[in-house]
Amino acid sequence: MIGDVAQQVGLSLRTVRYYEEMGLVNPSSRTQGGFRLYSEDDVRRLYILKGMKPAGMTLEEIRELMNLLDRTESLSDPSDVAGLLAGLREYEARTEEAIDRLERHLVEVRKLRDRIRKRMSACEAWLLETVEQPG
Amino acid sequence: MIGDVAQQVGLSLRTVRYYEEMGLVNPSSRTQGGFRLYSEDDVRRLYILKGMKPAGMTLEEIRELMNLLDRTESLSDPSDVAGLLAGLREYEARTEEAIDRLERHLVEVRKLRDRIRKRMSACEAWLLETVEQPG
DNA sequence: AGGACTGTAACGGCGCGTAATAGTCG
DNA sequence: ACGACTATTACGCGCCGTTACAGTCC
Repeated sequence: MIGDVAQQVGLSLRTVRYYEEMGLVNPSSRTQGGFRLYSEDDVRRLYILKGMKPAGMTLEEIRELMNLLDRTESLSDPSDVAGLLAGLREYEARTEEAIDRLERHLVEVRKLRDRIRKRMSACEAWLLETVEQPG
Repeated sequence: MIGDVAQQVGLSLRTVRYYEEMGLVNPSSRTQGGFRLYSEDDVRRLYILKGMKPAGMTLEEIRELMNLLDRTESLSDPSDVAGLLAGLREYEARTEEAIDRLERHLVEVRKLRDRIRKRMSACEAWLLETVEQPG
């Protein structure tokens, strides 16, 4: 059932259905009436997907990366594997960039928090000063 | 000139104009022909704006927060200041949530990077094994 | 049988990217 | 007068949120 799965993974129903529409995760079966049924593997896929989003990739890119990772499960032709490695290297680089971005963002948001706090302190000081003492 | 400013701050022309459209930053003057001219303060505002985005706020919220911060510059009425403080407290909380989110995202993306690396290692090992030894 | 859940289809919206066309600057 | 820059207008897009209406489950 999509509701249980969505809640467990932490995605909205709409999002889970949209990911399916984009070819990212298909429920491995359906009830007679058409309700989506998800296997353990499907749920794992959703978790992995959710973990990829913060890397700032489009769903297209996520789909490609998932494909690459899937293809590493059953290796057969050496020339295929070479291309596969090239693809993975590309995404490794993108992922490292994402890490750098996130770290920079953390710095920015911490600065913002400090700025807000300083303003709050200033306001509180002003209140005390104004209420206790003659203007 | 918008081009210089955008480049310096690290935003696209479109973005700077859009922020203006949303009431976030107005160029303090224009040339006779209509070209936007930015003062030092305008540029500072753009930097602050850019630093607020990673907190995941909408431009509406950013506008409100900027307004609150602006109003702390000239305090006069104690009852206003109380409301101001309440607003700031709200945004401080949101900002802390953003910090937590970013930290969780960092964990996820690092996991992803490690997953990719492991797959790459597995592929490389398979290549060596397959090329050097009989299948 | 009824209430909670699910299905599909469709529109809406933020934060810009991306032309297209025309005007401005040094 | 020329090339680089800018202004305005408008359409498009990714990633869903949000109805709306009907069907399904137990």
